[in-house]
Amino acid sequence: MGRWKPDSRGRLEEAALTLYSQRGFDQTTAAQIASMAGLTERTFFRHFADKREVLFGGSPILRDRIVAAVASAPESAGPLDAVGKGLDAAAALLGEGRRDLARKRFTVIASNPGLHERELAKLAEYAAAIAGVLRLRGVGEPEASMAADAGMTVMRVALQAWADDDERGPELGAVMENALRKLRALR
Amino acid sequence: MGRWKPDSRGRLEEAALTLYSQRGFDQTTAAQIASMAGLTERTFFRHFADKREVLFGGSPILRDRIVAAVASAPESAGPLDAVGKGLDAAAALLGEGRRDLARKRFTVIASNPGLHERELAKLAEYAAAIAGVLRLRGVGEPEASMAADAGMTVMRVALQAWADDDERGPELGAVMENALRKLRALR
DNA sequence: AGCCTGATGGCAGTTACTGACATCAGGAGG
DNA sequence: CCTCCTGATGTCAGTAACTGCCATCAGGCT
Repeated sequence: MGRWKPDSRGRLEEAALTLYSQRGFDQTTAAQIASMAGLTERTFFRHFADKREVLFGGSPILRDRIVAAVASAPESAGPLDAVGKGLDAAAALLGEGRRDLARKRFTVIASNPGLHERELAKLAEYAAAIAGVLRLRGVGEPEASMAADAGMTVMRVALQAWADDDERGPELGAVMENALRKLRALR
Repeated sequence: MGRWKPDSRGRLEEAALTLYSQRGFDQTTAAQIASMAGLTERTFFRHFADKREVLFGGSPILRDRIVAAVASAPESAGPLDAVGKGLDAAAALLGEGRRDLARKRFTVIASNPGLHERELAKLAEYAAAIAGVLRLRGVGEPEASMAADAGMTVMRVALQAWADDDERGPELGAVMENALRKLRALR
């Protein structure tokens, strides 16, 4: 066994979600989270830039998966088609986890404006990355940014509907495809 | 003359933009801003919930104008047409101000992730308000949210292009109309 | 055996914010 | 003219989010 208990980062994430759910975000201090994870406040801030970031630890992975999927779409695919591939990948990754956990996380995020802000920033980061890939595929501006942004809107809307929905509701991928179809039909 | 110099709020906004530009957001304390405006730190936080908010004082006005314009679009107009009306109103209001001031503000916001985050939150707030109006017009979900979000994307992209552009470049309204046309053409 | 590395702890300092209470010019009513 | 009240401001103390700096020390490398 190593010098320390393994996966400090994961323990911090778990403790944070628990405490944010129980006592609320504002009523939870970084020191409390660290303590529950068997660490100190200082170590918390080595793993996460701030109190909010601890809820978004998986963000780079999701971004990379989406970007890879968009990049691997067939040449012939239009911008929205390519973005659709990215949404498939996102649905596959996010759909793996338990829906009740996603719901718990959403509840916490929705209950605090600062956390909501951070989520928007993450979506914007994804969108910027997607737009970059689209440009590499020959899509110009502002089309690339708009297609990417539209895709993240679809993801957000679908994710919300999916989490709100019953445990036996439609799969995340289906929800996203449906939303994307409606976006295209907009006049 | 009143007991205090008038327009504390405006003085705080002006001082903040000046200091954020000169020394940077992180290197500016709320006390410094207040002091430059002839006030105290405590009064700063009575006028603005936090250090970022001072750059977004005009936000409710813009939101209300956009919402009013969307609401007053003809019954026959589709969601994106109605959103287009809102963009016209936004362009009219934002185009009034001096382009160099807008550029200064954008520069500050772009230089700090936290400020960027707040701007995204404001756009999301506008979008939520627009979606509400669209639903009143009989647009369902998720169409209302997606149309509203798309409109805010267009506004953001156009505003950026307009601010980046030369002083004698196209008017803001024209830039937005152009961007909206391109969004509709997306496939 | 000696050295290096990387994750952690300890500690002091700054500053963003908050709550409670004090102040006091000017307006409203007498 | 006097009095009371209101609302914007000031003062002060307190919490907690971060940050920089230095210390520690098991395990791996040479």
